[in-house]
Amino acid sequence: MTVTIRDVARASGVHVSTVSRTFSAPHMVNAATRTRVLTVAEELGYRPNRAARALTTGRTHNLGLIVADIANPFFPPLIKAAHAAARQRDYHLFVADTDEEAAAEEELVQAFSKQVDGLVLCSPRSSNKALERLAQRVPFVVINRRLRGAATVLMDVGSGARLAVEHLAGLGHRRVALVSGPAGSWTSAEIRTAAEQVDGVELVVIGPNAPTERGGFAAAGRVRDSGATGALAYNDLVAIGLIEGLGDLGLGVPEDVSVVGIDDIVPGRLSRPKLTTVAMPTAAAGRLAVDLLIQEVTATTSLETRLVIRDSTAPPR
Amino acid sequence: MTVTIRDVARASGVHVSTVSRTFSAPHMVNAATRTRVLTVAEELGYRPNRAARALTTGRTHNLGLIVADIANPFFPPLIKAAHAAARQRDYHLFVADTDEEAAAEEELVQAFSKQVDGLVLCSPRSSNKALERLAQRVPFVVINRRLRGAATVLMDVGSGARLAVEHLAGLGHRRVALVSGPAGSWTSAEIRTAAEQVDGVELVVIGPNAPTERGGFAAAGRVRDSGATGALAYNDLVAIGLIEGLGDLGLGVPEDVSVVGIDDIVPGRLSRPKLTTVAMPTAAAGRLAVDLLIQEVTATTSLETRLVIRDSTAPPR
DNA sequence: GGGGATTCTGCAAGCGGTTGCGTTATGGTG
DNA sequence: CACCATAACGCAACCGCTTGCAGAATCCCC
Repeated sequence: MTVTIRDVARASGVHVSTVSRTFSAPHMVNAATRTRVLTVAEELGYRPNRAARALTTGRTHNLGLIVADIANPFFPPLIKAAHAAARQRDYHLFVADTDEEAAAEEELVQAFSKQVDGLVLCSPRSSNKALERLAQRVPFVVINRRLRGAATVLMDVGSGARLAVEHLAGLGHRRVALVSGPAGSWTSAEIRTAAEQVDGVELVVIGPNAPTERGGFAAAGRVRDSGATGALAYNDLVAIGLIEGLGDLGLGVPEDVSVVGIDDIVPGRLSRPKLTTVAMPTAAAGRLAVDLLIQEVTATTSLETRLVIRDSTAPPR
Repeated sequence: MTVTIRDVARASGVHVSTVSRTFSAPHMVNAATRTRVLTVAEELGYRPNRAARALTTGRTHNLGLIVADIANPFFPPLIKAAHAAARQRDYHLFVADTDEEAAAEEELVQAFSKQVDGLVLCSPRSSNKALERLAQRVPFVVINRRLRGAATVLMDVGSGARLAVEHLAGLGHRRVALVSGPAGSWTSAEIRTAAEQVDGVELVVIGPNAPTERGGFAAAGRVRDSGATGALAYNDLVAIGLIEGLGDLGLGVPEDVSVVGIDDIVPGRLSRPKLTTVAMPTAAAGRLAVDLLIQEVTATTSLETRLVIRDSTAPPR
């Protein structure tokens, strides 16, 4: 029923090894027989069985991508780009979701290890020790986390945050609120130290906050009380929540307060006012991660972020 | 380096077939030896190689999910749910993106066919003929498309659309605009015929429109000119664009015009006013699709939609 | 025209499991 | 106690493909 290499061999009068070679090492087989085998294979609708190939070669031509939450708007562009890059080189991509749990993460890595040639982990939650142990079972590249020994793709939030604060400063804001993320978040710390480097603005840190719309909403009162005329939020969701919260307090954005987010997720582009934000190169990161994986190079890369100015920022009154 | 079934067999003093059976047919092996094999396997860190297993059994324990655009906010919840359902039964999930192209779709189905036990196709673009041909290579279930012979999961937009128009009617709107989608869209037709069945409101069809924010934005003028006080949009993106377009024309939502969307994507929950919309059971559809696939039942299911009333609808002036 | 190098192809042993069949040990029955 | 059913396990073939090795054919050069 399913056509195998043997069928092709029989039909074209050569040994299976020759058929095998016309697919995996074409230069080793005579041009004439090669085309003959190829046409026969085509007629029969033959496609090499990847599982069988994997068994002998040890390479599956599959990659795995593990993210914390597929439904979080931050990830889909990354997944999409990773998929495209993989397809381009004839790899298939497993996608998995850990639901933000470190245990699920380790379990998934284990489960995938025999079935993929490599894994890309986005902002993994597991401990360094666990990751280093896992790295011995299967090669992987990490996105948005520093891990010695593993290939790494970083998005430079710091420089983006600085750009954002400079943008606010340039508009004339002298006091800006930093609506930070969860305590202990690496990103949050990164943003803060970068923001503090900007001259001419006084930074008021407000937080920690949940990295959600709700978190931003709840922080609105403290932002108002801080007397800041501009705010940089931990991410776009927080920014959107903040804008709504400020609205409830009678404060308009950007007339009364300027708000800038981080990430550049779709909802930020669609909300009103359209969100000024620091665009994270998620697509580039996804693409690069699978490229690194396939080429088996272990480098650590830092991707530029950039500021996208839209409607949520303006000069202070 | 990698521990195989033979290593376990040697270390526990039994034949490989016994080891094999303790994993794939535990009841066939004596309890004592079973536990011995199991502990040895545990110690050695043995995990059955799925590729090898697939080779003999023909079952890969992998599933594939093919969507038009991973980055379209409509899909991620579906993907996430499908992944969770698959994981629960110890299946792995390939996720693929066709970039809205039928050709890519067929190519992907071909490429996956040997590597998965089944495929779920979301709103496939390919022709019926093509799909029926592909169905012979690999079992699949289709979401949001009628296809005889294949297992099908439908989301009942029609009833949702009716609910939406009834909601508007209930608020007192007597003239509602139907901001439709692309010409020839099955969904669009479905929505229209359902909406027309509601008594007491006059329906003004405006379209076809691109199924995007831009499409909705562009339709704003015609909605105003129609004299409608309420509008049902083809989807949430169109609704959001429409709201923005109306705003530019000096019309407030919901004060001047009530707008309801369809899909219930995240950006609709985050935009202002929060969008009243017909929630599509995307997660349920994803979950159900993989369940059908795994259980190999070919049924056609229609999932309920429901109306989520938020802030973009109100009584007319 | 003979010898060595090259090219091309066949042979067969795996890769890591599964599974039908056969063998042995065990238990139950009349 | 002889007999047979049953349970537990071993044996070996096989799934579809790759690959090191060796043989045959062809080619080149002096």
